[in-house]
Amino acid sequence: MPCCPPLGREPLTQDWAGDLSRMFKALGDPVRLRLVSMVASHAGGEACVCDLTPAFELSQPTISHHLKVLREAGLLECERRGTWVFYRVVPAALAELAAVLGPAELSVPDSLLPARS
Amino acid sequence: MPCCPPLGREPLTQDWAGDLSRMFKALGDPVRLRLVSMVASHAGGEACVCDLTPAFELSQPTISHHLKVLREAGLLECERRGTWVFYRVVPAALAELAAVLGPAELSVPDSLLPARS
DNA sequence: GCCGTGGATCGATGAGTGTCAACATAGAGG
DNA sequence: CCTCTATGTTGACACTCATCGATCCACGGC
Repeated sequence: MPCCPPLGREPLTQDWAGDLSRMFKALGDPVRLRLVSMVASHAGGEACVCDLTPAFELSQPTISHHLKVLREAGLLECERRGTWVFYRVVPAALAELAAVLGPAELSVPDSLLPARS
Repeated sequence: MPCCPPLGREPLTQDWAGDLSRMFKALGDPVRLRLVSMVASHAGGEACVCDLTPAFELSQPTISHHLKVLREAGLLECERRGTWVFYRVVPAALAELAAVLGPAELSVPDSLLPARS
């Protein structure tokens, strides 16, 4: 696994830190964090925008904007099916962040990354 | 473990998300991410500000500001010894974030949270 | 007490961000 | 084609943030 030297093993390089911080910044907003959580915990591992919007007292364009930020950070991916757009989490991205934060001994086994219940 | 329902198990409550997002936001800056990494990987688990500042092409007040943000987010703690101020990571905080991000099956054992080498 | 050094704080400024209303786009169904 | 519904995009505005120079505080040494 050449991708995930855990934080604390050695200082991050500058561009490495840049990539990671873009993902952390995307999670650094309560609305976006709840969006990721709602998508991740939704039945089937995916949720359509119309499932997410009513949970917030925000306009639909604002939710759409937050979803775009998460998408561009690589944390979420979307697929259009008919009229609706379904969002899924990108498990590898979450796992990468978790691996960086977590102690080295607990790095996520690759066998678990793609499989998601 | 009342503190760490992993993201993906159930949607985050609003204030829970607020707390977590404050920590993620603190990591959402390349300078702060590198600061945490440098402190975490420094010999003895702590680093003095004079060890950190020269690694960046930023003024000393700016570094001090970033350290304050990390401190107020609960990710770093500091202690004054003589003339110098030493910073350490708060392992429980990093572990909490890692546990939230990681798949449920891999949640960090509590036995590892407080103990950090 | 008086400096000198390591850090923190203050005030200002330019860049970035969250939010909305208004508009644009994409399928579905007539 | 036309219209309706579900989403994305744009432009604008207020608010936050990263950064700096100047200043202030805490220690240690004289």
